[in-house]
Amino acid sequence: MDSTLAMVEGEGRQRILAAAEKLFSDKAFDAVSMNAIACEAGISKANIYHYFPNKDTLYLAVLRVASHNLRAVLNEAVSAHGSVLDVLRHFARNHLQALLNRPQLVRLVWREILERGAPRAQEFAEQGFADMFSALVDVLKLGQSRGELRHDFDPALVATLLLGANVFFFQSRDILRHYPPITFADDPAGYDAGIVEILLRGLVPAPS
Amino acid sequence: MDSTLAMVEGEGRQRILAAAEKLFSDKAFDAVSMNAIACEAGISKANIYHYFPNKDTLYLAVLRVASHNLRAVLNEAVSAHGSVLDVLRHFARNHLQALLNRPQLVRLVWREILERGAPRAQEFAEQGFADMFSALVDVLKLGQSRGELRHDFDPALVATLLLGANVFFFQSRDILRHYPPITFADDPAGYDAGIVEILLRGLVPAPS
DNA sequence: AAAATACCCGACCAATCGGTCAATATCGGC
DNA sequence: GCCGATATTGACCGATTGGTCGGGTATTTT
Repeated sequence: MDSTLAMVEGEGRQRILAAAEKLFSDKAFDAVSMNAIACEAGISKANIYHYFPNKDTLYLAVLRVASHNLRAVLNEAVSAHGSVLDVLRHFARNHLQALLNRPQLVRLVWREILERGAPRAQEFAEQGFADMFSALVDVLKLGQSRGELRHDFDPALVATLLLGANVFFFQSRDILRHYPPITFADDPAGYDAGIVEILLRGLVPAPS
Repeated sequence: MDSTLAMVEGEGRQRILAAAEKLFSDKAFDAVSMNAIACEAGISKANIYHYFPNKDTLYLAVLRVASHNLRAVLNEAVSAHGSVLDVLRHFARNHLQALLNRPQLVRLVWREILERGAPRAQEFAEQGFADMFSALVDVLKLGQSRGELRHDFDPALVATLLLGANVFFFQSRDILRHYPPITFADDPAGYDAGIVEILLRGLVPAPS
């Protein structure tokens, strides 16, 4: 009565959320009609309004769960062990892989970041950022205090550089693939390996 | 009769294009109505259809001129002189500054890149990419052949890293600004200086 | 069984959408 | 003054939009 009922109760709601997430991740807010969502969910449009008072609330709910899920997925990438260098290597690869594994969530949240004038839910996006950033910065600081990394660079700047490299790769992958000199468009692991290697040669103290 | 008349003739058209560019850079395609464009341009909606057959064509025209202008602005950043290291330093700063100087154009073109399923004008975006990339790759290759840079890295990968760093900074600037450990959100020149310095320490051959 | 409650839908609403059209205003060339 | 062409407009169109409403149909609770 409780568990099965709860699942059945939430089924309709979740079907709507799933359909909305799919559509909202492909097209912008105004480009997705409530009719399309209802059709995708296999229910009637009026039924949506039984669960959500209006379109904005539904969109916000989608963004909330998407941000939450994305945050969880990305935070998994942080977990690592061994030397700071290895942690960085693993983080880069796992982070990019997490992005590529959930392209819908990433596009959904990132679109919200880029949209102007309407900070519908920037807080969600910022949360995901905060976790990534603080975790990365901590790792870099640890490397500095351990002497594995140089002391004369800003950890936050390197974190930005690393995150940006992955996000940029995710965003412009389709375009990068069209350029002959680029061989890593379909090899994210190789891309991150190269990126980190280049960074490390600059971060590791010179052998002198 | 030719020059002045041509300007007067094109005035209405350009007013529409300017208004459309402004609105399309803030909100997505479906979120901008022809009425809003007409209102912004100070003319009637029907008058727009005297210059453009439909909304898609107008949007395409806006994207075409925006892409062209952005391409020109960005290409200016490439021009440089002196050592390869100096060229890279100047390029990074000028490129980011160009992005920040024309936020509307950047958002407009970049939104088109991120939108799914509808490659309305990906060609335009790709053109801008191609120029940047080939120029940067050439500079890096030159540095390699001159011995100013290492030979064991992929120039295209470094070019991606550098461009991505700037684009990412441009996109997430508002978010970055909210994090205490980040001091460079309002100092793009300092950001690029730090980025390039980190990269160079990895690219320059070790003193051995 | 009856009442209550959650769920679901076809039909409908006013508003707005992109787009059309006929009519007018403007203007340079004659 | 007249005329053809270009500019410009208000009124209008069918379609679609987000959202409402009344009434159904299960499913529980009592």
